[in-house]
Amino acid sequence: MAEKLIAVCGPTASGKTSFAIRLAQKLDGEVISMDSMQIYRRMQIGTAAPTVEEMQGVPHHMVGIVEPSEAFSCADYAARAEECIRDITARGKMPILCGGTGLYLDSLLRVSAFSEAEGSAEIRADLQAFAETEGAEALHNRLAAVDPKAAAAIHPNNVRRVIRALEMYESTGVTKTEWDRRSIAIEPKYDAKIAVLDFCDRERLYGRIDRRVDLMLEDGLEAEVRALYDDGLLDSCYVAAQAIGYKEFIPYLTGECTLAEAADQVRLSSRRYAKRQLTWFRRYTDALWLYPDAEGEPLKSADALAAETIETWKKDGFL
RNA sequence: GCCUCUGUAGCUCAGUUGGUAGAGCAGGGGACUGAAAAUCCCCGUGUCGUUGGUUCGAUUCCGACCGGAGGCA
Repeated sequence: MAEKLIAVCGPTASGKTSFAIRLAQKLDGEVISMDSMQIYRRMQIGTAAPTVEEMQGVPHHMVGIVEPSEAFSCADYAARAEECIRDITARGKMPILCGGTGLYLDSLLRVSAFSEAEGSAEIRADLQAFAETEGAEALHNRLAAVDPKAAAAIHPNNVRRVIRALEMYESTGVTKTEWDRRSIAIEPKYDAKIAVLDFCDRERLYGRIDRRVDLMLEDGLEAEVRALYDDGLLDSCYVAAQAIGYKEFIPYLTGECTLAEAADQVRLSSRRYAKRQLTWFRRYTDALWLYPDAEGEPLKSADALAAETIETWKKDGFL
């Protein structure tokens, strides 16, 4: 019998954190963060990682567990989250994943056959250099020669993806298309339920994003960013430096723009990010879609949403 | 009060030697299997301020009016 699992996802600022905590309280669960940036230490405020107070005694995992100077991939995530799930389940609690990184969820639920083979940083660097000197088109042609199906699916300008597909082939002798085929054949290992938080009114979500940036600033985001910057951790070579709410402040820290302008940029990046997240989640057609906002009414509370969710999943026998 | 400039997509503007218009930004949609808060792709009809006139035809020319900016008094 597959282990049970609940996943809470949705765009930034949709209320995932409090919803997941409420679910955990009602179901005797523990929360596992599913967020590519909350993984990092020293980035609490800008990533809106839950504070001890917000956690309300519910144990949280996978928050602030790696240094901002370390690289962390979705494969790393899947491996570590798997350990957490096993541990939580063994203690008789319900694992509740919560976060906005769709790829992390997929890497957990859709097991990759590729995991036994290792990618190669060296090959990747070579391909990167080739792309820079010969151009994206030439790189894409190399992929087309070995894996035409993957080449057809990846736009030539998406150099990062083209490199990855070539890297898979060059490091293992097996094409990405073949790895994908093998992955699909693997049985999913969890009995998972997904809840997606979305807003009927996009403007309302954007309003929440705008407000949250103000709150972050009030909570000391500037100092948090400056500390990372002073330690050289916002250098573009680090994955953590890609985080929204950090990289936008670099022009401010170097005197090229005002604090208000940097904050506006954070709002913009966050809105666009929310849109991309929704695009990703829309493929979860079997998920339970929850809408906290009804026209002209105050938002539904996390408690009400949790009750609604539990009722739904009891009806279909999951709980 | 007079003179000059100006009024075109949510914003900033381009343009049409008269045949109803196009960029950037914003916004929307999509892709995504080891960098994913990343990376990449696609999407531009709007009373061309209002109203008269000239014209086969005006957003484009002319007049008046209404906004806005500047100058002179």
